[in-house]
Amino acid sequence: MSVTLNPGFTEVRTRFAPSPTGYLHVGGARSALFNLLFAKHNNGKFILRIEDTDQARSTEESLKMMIQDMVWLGLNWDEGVDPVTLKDMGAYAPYRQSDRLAIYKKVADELIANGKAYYCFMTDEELEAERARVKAINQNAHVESPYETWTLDQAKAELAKGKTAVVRFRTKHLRKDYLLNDLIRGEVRFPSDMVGDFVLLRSDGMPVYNFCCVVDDYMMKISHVLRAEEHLPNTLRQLMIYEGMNWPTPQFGHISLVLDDDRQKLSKRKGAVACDQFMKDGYLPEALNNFMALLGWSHPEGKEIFSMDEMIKLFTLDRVNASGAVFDRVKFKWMNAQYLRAQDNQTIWNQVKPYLVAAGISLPKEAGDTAWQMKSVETFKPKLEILTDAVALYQSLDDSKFEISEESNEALSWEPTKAVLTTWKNQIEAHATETFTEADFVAIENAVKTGANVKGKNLFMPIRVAVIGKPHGTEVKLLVPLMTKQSLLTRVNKVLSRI
RNA sequence: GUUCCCAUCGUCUAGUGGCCUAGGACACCUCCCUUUCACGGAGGAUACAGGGGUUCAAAUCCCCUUGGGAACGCCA
Repeated sequence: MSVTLNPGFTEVRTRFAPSPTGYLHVGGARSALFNLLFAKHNNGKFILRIEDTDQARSTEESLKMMIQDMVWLGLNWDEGVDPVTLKDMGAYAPYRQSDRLAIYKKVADELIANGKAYYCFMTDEELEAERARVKAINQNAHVESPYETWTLDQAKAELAKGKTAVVRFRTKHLRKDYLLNDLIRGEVRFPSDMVGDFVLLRSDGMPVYNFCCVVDDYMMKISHVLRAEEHLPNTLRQLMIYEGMNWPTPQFGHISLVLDDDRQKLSKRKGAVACDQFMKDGYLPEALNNFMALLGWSHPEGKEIFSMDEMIKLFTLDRVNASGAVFDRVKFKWMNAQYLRAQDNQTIWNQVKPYLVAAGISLPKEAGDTAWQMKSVETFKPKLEILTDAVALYQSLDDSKFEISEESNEALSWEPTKAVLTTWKNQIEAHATETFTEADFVAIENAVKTGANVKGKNLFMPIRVAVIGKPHGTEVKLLVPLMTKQSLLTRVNKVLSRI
């Protein structure tokens, strides 16, 4: 049940550290979810840190969208950026890396002072040439900087002349294998020469991911780093920095990637991977969380549908598997339908209504009544998988959108159809009230049956066409009570004029 | 190319040496319910990548092969 902490840590603290460069992606959301589940399962804290050191790509707008998506999903964090004010919230502030520049600078200076890092004055051209050289060797070679051998005084003199430099971490003397005991993958051995001298600080003074990540994780006392597998190779660099600073290392767990149908990393280019898009399409956040959890984790009893509380209660890393998982949209839709239909009708109506309004669907005036609303939800519910489905469903009640579909032609061509529809029309016309009950409809249908002397599909298919313009769909008996006499007459007249 | 990671039905997965003639879910097929389409119910087909070991016993442990993926930036 409880989890071990590395020396130097006193409580479980996890973090999600997105860079605000776009919408929240399901891969990221899943990492956030796992971090939250792990933290909460172990009575720990979940932190949201903003990695905005890439100033060219980070925007405040993205930050807001990202936070909005997290809030929508209910992935609530204990520390980080306040979801409303966007101000720092927590004891380890600031939580935006762009506000922590002085901290990184200080650590870098320390690394430089004790020889663990050095200034490198290579120009872009020189770097390019060096990369070409290394590529030609075609071995496990790395870019080598001629400045690695410079003394600090030499470098400082160069700096004094106004030259700019990056700060590189020195790896030459670290030629040994690094062993990582990954929480999910077990022992991972990184060979000694896997990386060359890597950049800590850019020439403009901005820190690079692997560096600020370590500094922040250390200073924010992050005990467990759960992140996507793509970061596995980064871990070696980070381990080197921890070692260089003599800092206690957290435990790492690398979660598998979320894949596209083609088994490649789910990409923003291949559509609908943004949480925001799922929200707009009418997926429920609970369903997304549930579905994401199942991408790599499994319920101990094999359950497929479970609440966030249940996940927190049962989430353990030993049930997280190491292989990549394809994001199956079809199953996701099924799961969403389960969540959607498990709600009460009033809740569903409240969720559906904005979509109807947005789509400009005009409903009969009875739609203002709760009774009508509940009845409509009840009849359409079996076909609702995502909220946007409601548009097409309710559209069948909008007279201005009434059309006779191509597939109706067959039913309209049947010999007795004209008699059926004429009788239907007369019956509707003769109806005493403006609306119908289920029983009214049954009575009318029976009257048509005897009046036109037709039964079976020859009877009900034409009627359905006269009601919704299609031979298939929702049960007419349930549909008619949602419509008005006027509406039904308009429709049958239109259909009749086609025969 | 180099390094690392991964490998059970089409997909998500259960399985941690005997309970596996491999279980569940989505999708698919059949039937039932239904005067349509759905929903719901009952069945069905479909998988341990291959080859070597270890062991009385292997989907489970080891090795090799093959396949897939990721990373190799002054992106994160």
